[in-house]
Parts: sequence; structure tokens; C-alpha cells
Amino acid sequence: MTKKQNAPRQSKTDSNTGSKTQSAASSPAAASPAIVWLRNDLRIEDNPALQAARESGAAVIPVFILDDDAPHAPGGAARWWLHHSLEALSEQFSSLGSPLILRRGDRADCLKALVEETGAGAVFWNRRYYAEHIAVDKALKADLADAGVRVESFNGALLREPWEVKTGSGGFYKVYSPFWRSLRAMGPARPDAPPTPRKLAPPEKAPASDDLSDWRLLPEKPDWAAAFGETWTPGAKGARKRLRDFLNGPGNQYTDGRNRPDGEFTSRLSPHLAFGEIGPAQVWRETRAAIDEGAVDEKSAETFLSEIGWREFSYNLLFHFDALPDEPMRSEFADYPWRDDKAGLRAWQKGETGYPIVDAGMRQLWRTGWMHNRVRMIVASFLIKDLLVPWQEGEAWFWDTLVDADIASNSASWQWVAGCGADAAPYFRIFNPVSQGEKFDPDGAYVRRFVPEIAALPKKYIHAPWTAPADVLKDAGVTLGQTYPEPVVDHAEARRRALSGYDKIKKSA
DNA sequence: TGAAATGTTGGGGCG
DNA sequence: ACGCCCCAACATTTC
Repeated sequence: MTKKQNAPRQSKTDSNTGSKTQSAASSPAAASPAIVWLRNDLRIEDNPALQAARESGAAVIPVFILDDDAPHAPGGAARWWLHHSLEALSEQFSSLGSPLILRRGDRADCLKALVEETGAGAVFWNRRYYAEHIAVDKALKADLADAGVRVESFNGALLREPWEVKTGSGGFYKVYSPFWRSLRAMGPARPDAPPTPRKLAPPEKAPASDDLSDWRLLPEKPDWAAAFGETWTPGAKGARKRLRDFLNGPGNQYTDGRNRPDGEFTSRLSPHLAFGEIGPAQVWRETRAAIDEGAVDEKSAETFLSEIGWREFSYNLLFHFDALPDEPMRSEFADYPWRDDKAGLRAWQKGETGYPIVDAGMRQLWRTGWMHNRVRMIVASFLIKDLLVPWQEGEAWFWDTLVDADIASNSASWQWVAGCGADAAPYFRIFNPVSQGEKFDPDGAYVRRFVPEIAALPKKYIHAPWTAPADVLKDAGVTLGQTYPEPVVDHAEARRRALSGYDKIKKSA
């Protein structure tokens, strides 16, 4: 296994600053319109690419392209979200006067075709940070420039670009704490909110658009997303409401509350951030304002912002390590003696491992498209360390089932739990699913909600049903192995097995 | 943003 | 009164 290259690679991205807005060239009702290519920035507010297009003085054509063959195309749950998010965004663009254009197919081909059809003189977009996406954007930018089209890209997804946050010696951070200390001191690139566009000039002739319902982004049979709507309101409006409600409520107890899955103590902003319905700069500004007004507990608000920091750190890693989604950053982990345990993986995916906190998490994921972060760590530790299934399998399952699936956060977090990432949890940190359950779901309320077949068990046994006396199980209507599974592995044994596996790669490291 | 094993201390029961 | 043991509670180390 060769060590991954870890040189900064700013040269790989397009490096426009986006600060020039060419006000001199802004002839009103310019003949050639400007295209705003929307990707994971599905919002009107604080969207620098859209802002630049508007300020160019040209007519604005917003477009979204669905490319099912693109690397890391949205998974199943994310497609549900995307449908509703595009619906909300279409409505917003229509009310601004320039409807959102939908196209499906190869992204570069679609965009070039649209430029040609509309005679667009400029294309604006917000940057992406995954190597394969950067390559697409860079090639497209070169092609369009050759054709005489002005192309500009912006930072719409991060507080700061990954190449802006540098260590004292000019490298990039590989440890979270100093990274966040540095980024926090810098603050967002746009400290003040830019004006929100209230009107957009439409092109003389609107280009053709697909019909969203023809994309069939919603599941049909079975409709596994049936309950998603109870939990979520995709779209920028829903995002802003989440943030406001959070800062006015649970945001005040976030430091302690964030670890408790048995209640609503988190912001649940993750899917909104993943689709760019709200940007981290907006979250930063609003949270800072609430702190300054004394409207929110300062310590808790800072803890909350540091979670935005983890998202930034993940993008920092993704940008500097091409293979983050696929290969361990610590290359010795490629030789770890993983098991090919299809039955174990299946039990984990279905929430039938026999460990209640694990099963509750996996079922919350399936039913709502989301899982509490503390529980994500527990289920990930279980898959990797108790079952010895490669972390990439868990990453792939999360990609398909999470409405907040995000390339950077998903891959960086799986590597973190596996112990093979930058600043990762040490390999010997193996969660005990019973003690984690007792600590963070002390009454078993979370388990009872998502694993109803053991809901009648008393608190004492709710996280370890196999330890309950026969009469207690009987009274609760539980028959282990029938109404609820026996544990798929013995944790104590599995822990020893995992540690001996790490011994092997330590020698070869 | 662990858990388990091992070590240390101190109180209390008891002969 | 004293030593001995047990063991909880806490601290340290090891994985």
C-alpha cells in the first residue's frame, strides 16, 4: 500500500476569487443571459454564485442538472430530499421572476447544450471539493472559456476555502482542535450577510425544463420514505426555521444535550446543510448574533458552532486527500484482517443485531433518513470493531439511507471511528453498546421508540435483554431468538478479536 | 467524542 | 486495640 500523496493541491481547483463583478459591463437587458449552475447550494439567500449572476446585469437562468451516473450521485434517501428541495426552490425562483430549469443527463453535456441554446455569455457556480467533481468542473470551465464564455466560481459551501486555513508552517491541519481554533479566529469569508435578491431578470425566451415528477426521485413501492415527511421540511425556509427554533430552545443545553438521543436536543440542520439550503456562514452569523444579544447560552452555542467546524474539517481532509471516501488515510489499515460477514452486515443494516441501542439507531435511520450523532458513533463502532466489517460498507449504507449524506462528513467520520483517519479515535477505543446505551439513553426511551418489540422490558434490562431473568422476559412478551434476536456477537469476545486484529497491522506498520 | 484491567486507598466487619 | 480481609471508590495503565 503506497502512502497517499498529501501535498496541498490548490492548483487542481479553479481559483477565481469571484471578487470582480464587472459592473462596467453590466449593460441592462444584456442580450446574452447568465447561467447559474446550482449543485449543492439550493438556496437564494447568501448564494455568491447567484449574487454574482444578478450583479452582472444579465438575465439569470438558474439550472439544476441531475446526473445519475456522476460519482457519488445522491443515494435513495437523498433523492427523496432532493425532490422536495427542488420543489421548494422552483417555487422561490418562479416568484423571483426567473424559473428554475431542470435537466437530466451528463452534467457537462447538459450545461454546454444549455449555453448553446440560450446564447449564455457567462456561467456561475459555487465550488465543490471532491477530486472527481473538481475535475469535471475544471474541464468544463476550460471548454467554456475556449468557447468565449465567462466562467466564475465561488465559495458557497464553507466558512473558508480548504486552502485558506493553513498551519503556522504553511501546511494544512490534520488535527481538528488547532484547525478549528484557527478557522474560528478567521471567521467566515463573508462576515456580513449579502442582500437577498428580490427579483431576477428572466431570459427573453425561457429554455425548456424537465418536469420534476418525471425524474421519479420519490420511492414508490415500497414507499420506505412514508414517514420522512413527519420529520422533515426540505427547503431553505425549513432550514431557517430549524436554526431559529434550535437557538431559541435546545441550543441552550446543547453542550450536555447533544449526546442524548432520547429527546430533541440537536439542530437537525445536517440535511439542509448537505443540500446547501442554508450555508455555514448563515449559521455562523445567526448563532454569533444570538450570542451577542445574550439570547442563547454562550458555551452551548460555541459547542454547536464547533460542530460546523467538524464539517469544515471534513472538507479540509477531503480536499487534501483525494481518496478519502475509498481508502484509509493511514495506509497500514488497508491490511487489517476484515471479515467478509454478509450475515452480520445484513443484521446491522436491518437493525437486528440483538444490541438494542444499535438496532434502535439503524431503525431510526431507515424510518426517518437520519440518526442521532452519538448513535452513529455507536453503530459505526459496532460494525467496524464488533463485526469487523470494512468501514467502507457502513459508509456506503449511510450514503444510501441518510437524507444528510455528504461526501466529506460521511467519509471523514467513518475513517474517524475506524481509527484510520486524520486525528482519528485511537484504534483501541471500542464502544460497549450496553454501557453507551445506559449512559446516553438512561431510561431506554430511545430504544423503546424504535425497537417496540422490547418496549415492555424494565429499564434495568432494556439495553441488555439477554441478561434478564426468564420471568422478566416472559412478562415483557420477549422471546429471545424469536421476537427479538440474540446478540449476533458476544461483545467482550468481539472486543478481544478486534484488538488482536490491530496487533497484526501494528507489526506491519 | 472509551473500556477494561490493574493499582491504591480507606472504611468497616470481624476475630 | 489490632491486624486482617473484603470491597467499594477512585486513580492509573493498558489495550
